[in-house]
Amino acid sequence: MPPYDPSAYPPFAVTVDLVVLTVRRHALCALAVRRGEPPFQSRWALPGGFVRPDEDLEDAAARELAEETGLHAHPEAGPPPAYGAHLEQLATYGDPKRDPRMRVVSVAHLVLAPDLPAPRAGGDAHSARWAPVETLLDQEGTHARDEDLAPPLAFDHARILADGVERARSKIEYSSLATAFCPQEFTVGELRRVYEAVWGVALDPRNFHRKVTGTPGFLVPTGGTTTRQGGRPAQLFTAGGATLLNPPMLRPEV
Amino acid sequence: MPPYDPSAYPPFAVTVDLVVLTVRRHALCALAVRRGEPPFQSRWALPGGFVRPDEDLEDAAARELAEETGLHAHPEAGPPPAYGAHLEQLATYGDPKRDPRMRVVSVAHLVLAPDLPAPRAGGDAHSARWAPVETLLDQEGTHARDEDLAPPLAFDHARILADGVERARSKIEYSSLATAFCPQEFTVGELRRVYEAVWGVALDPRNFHRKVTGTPGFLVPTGGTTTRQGGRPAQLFTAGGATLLNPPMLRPEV
DNA sequence: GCAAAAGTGTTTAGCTTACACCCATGA
DNA sequence: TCATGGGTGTAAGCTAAACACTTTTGC
Repeated sequence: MPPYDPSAYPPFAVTVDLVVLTVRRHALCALAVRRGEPPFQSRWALPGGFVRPDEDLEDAAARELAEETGLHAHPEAGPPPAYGAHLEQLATYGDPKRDPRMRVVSVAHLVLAPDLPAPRAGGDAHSARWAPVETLLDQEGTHARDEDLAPPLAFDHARILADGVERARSKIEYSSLATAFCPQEFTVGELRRVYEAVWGVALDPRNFHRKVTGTPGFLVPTGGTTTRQGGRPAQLFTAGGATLLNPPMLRPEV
Repeated sequence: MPPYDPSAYPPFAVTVDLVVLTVRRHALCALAVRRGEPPFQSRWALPGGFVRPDEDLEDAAARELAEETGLHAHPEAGPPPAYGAHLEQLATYGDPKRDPRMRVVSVAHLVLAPDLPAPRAGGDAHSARWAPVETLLDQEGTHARDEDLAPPLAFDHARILADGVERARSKIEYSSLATAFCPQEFTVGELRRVYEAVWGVALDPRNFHRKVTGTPGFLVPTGGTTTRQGGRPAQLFTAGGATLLNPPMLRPEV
């Protein structure tokens, strides 16, 4: 690495952007905020902001998340069985033209959260809401029945969101991360509906039940039951300590 | 995102660091360069350098790679069957204290390359060499029989290298990336020895052969044969168009 | 001939799938 | 009683692991 000569290497701005995913009403949804100023004024975008001078990237992501949603995330390295949103680094986007104002390198992070009461429009976000990812990503706008939510997203946020969704879809195959979408106590059926919403497929409830309850460390029964889904009372579980699923959940072919 | 106020948000330096992996003499090796100046003077480090003002991150990584090795990499999105080094973004490291001189955010990239003649000490690298990853990562130095190559690596490069190695180990499971470690034409046995070196395990040659030749699109026979490994002549193959392996190669438990 | 590496065949065990069937509740 | 979702049993089919065996070269 050569010595740093600021005149030869003009500075970069560094931001974090957040792909915050949850499952609401059987659909995979992402958090979007309305931009209050140019560029892309009044368009929807991913939440995010500048990294502070003495702040680590993950701390910046957690801070922005708390400001936008009130969610307390614990990072990937944190204690696995604890309950709360999952946070991990996704990828970094640095196309010189991605922001027309200046050179901005954005370190995107992925957050998986349980269904929340309502997004809180905090900080500088003029408004925030959950929207199905297919609505936010649909180029032709044919799914945007909500006239207020027309794509495309600002900047390169559509690509960032797509990358985050793909990461979530593949990661629940071989890890226990799907439980991050569930409340602290949940049933096997609720966990199955998470997989179905994220993958957009139907799974056999009987085989799914056998599979997840048969994987050591994945689910821990609390002893309680619930009938909140109707039908026969279902056992309640919490996430176990296992983070890697072996063998993995198999995603049916499309 | 708030307006950018340079006085409130001092600029960051943005660099790319490279984890360049290859298989030499049945061992997974990484490219290391000797630092010629403080901090960490005369320690080994990963190759890398500053991103230029109008350069995309991946372009910067490809440029640094060419400067250090003469390797022409094609990025992840490139045409799959072509031959050459594989390049993909790994992760971004931004601990405020990772460089004692200033705030540096480094976007690490992973390169998988076939065995090369010899590293070329180009650009500002005083010297460059291949070293087994376990030597570079070994904290106690018990494997550093090469007295000249004592760990630890400079900065947080040990962690970056470890992350890159882990990415490579897991990615050859479910993708055809292992062929990036092979010459353009290779035998099934040579491909197997790549898996064995990267994973550090022994694989059954018979089952391996059946598995890779039975996966459609993975290997394309050239019609030629070779006896360069001794024994019965082996068919030569090139990498096929398939990038995802289904079913995956199974890594034996450790 | 012998060693070495390349391939093929076969058996067994484990896992996934598909689906028949029963269970426990609310309305 | 009936609809609804929860949960168990079981047989068929696929895959991988283990390993005996044949093939084709160099020395």
